[in-house]
Amino acid sequence: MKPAVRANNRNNALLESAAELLSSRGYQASTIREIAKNCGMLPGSIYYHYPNKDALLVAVYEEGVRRLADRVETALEGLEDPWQRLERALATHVAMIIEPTAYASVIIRILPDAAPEVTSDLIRLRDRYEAILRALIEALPLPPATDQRLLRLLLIGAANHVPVWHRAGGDASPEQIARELMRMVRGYAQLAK
Amino acid sequence: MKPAVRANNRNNALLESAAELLSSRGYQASTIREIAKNCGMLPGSIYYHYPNKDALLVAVYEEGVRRLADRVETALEGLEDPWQRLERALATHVAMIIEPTAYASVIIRILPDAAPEVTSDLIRLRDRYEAILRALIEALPLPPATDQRLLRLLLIGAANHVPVWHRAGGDASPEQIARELMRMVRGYAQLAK
DNA sequence: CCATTAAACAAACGATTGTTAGGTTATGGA
DNA sequence: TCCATAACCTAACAATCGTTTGTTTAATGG
Repeated sequence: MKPAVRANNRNNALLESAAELLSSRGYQASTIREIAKNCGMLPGSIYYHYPNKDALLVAVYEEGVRRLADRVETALEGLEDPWQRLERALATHVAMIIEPTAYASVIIRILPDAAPEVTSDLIRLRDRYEAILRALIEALPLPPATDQRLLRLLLIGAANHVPVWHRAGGDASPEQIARELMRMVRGYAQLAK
Repeated sequence: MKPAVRANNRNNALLESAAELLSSRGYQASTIREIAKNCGMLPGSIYYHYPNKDALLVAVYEEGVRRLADRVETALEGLEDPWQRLERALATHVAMIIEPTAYASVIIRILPDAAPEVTSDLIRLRDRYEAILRALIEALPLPPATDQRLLRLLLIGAANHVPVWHRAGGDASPEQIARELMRMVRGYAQLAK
C-alpha cells in the first residue's frame, strides 16, 4: 500500500486561507500569492494541490456548500413545524454568512460568472444548496396561488444581502433577522389568500 | 473666453462604455484596455478624462445614482398614497437594475470595498440614493414598533438580488416583482401590530 | 485665418498576475 | 533501515495590468 495522504498535508490550511481571502476580497482581488502567504506556503506550492486558480475556487465553493448544508440540516433536527423549520434554517444561514472568514460567505459573495471557465460548476453547487430552502418553502401551507419561486428568490436575496450592511457587535442577531424575514413570509401568505 | 468642453468630447461615450463593462463583469475584471476599446479609444486616452481607474468608477457610480434618483422621483410624480409610492419606486428600481448595460447595475453589483481608495465616496453615493427609499418607508403608516431600518435593508436586499436570477424574456416583470415585494411589506405591517 | 489647447494617439514603463519546471525535504510503508 | 514519493520550495516565465510620457490632431474663440 502507498501513502495516499500524509499527516502533514496542508491542503486544509490552504482551503481555509483561500476561503478567508475569497470571502473578504472577491475572486480577482484574491491573488495566488496572497492566498499562499496567508497559510505559510509559497505560490507555486498551491499547484501541487490544485491545477489552477479556478479549481481552487471550486474546491472552496464545494466545501462551503457542504458546511452550509450540514449545519442547516443539523439545526433542523427534531423540528416538525414547517414555519419553525424555515425560520431556523434562515437563522443558521444568516449566522454562517456573516462570519467574516466563513466558507459560506464565498458562495454568497462570489457570483458564478467571476470565473467563466467553471461557471456551470459553481451554479450547480449553488443550486444544490438552494434546493434545501426550496423544500422548506414547499412544505409551508401556503395558498395554492403563491409564486413559490419568486418568494424563495426574494427571501434568498434579502438574506444574502445581510453581510453587506451587518455590523458586528450591536447589530441585529441572526435569530432576530430570521424572525423578521418570517414575518414577511407569513404576511405574504395571509394576503395571498 | 476659452473653450471649456468641445462638441466632439467623448467623455460620455467613455462613461457609457465603463458602465457597460463594470456592470457585467465587476471592477477588477473590467480592464482599462477593454473599456477603452469598447468606446473606440486607446487605453492612455482615458487618463485625460480621469486621473485613474478608481476615479472612473466613482464617476460611473455618480452618474448611476443620478439616473436612478431621477427616474424614481419622476415615476413618483402625482402619486399620493404612500403604499403606491413605494411600490412604484420599487418597480422603477428593479426595472433599471435588470437592464444589462445600465449605470444602475454598477451600483448594485460593485460593492464599495472593491476599490479601497474610494470606498467612502462610493458609500456616500449609495447612501444618497437609499435615503429616497428610507423616506418612502417612513411615510408608510406602520406600527410604531416596526424596525424600519431592518425592513428597508431586507427590502433592498431582495430587490437588488433580482439581477442575479432574473432571465430576460419570460420572467416576472418589474411591476410583478414590486407587487410581490409590497405584499411582504404589507403582511409585515399587519403582523407587527 | 491664426493661435490656442482640448482631446486624443502612440508607445512604452515597471509592477503584478497566474503558472510552470526542476530541485529539495521528510514521511511512512516495506 | 531504506527508498518511493507526497509535499513543498526555488526561481523563473510570458502575459497582462494600470499608468506615464511625448506627440499629434482638430475644434474653437478672437
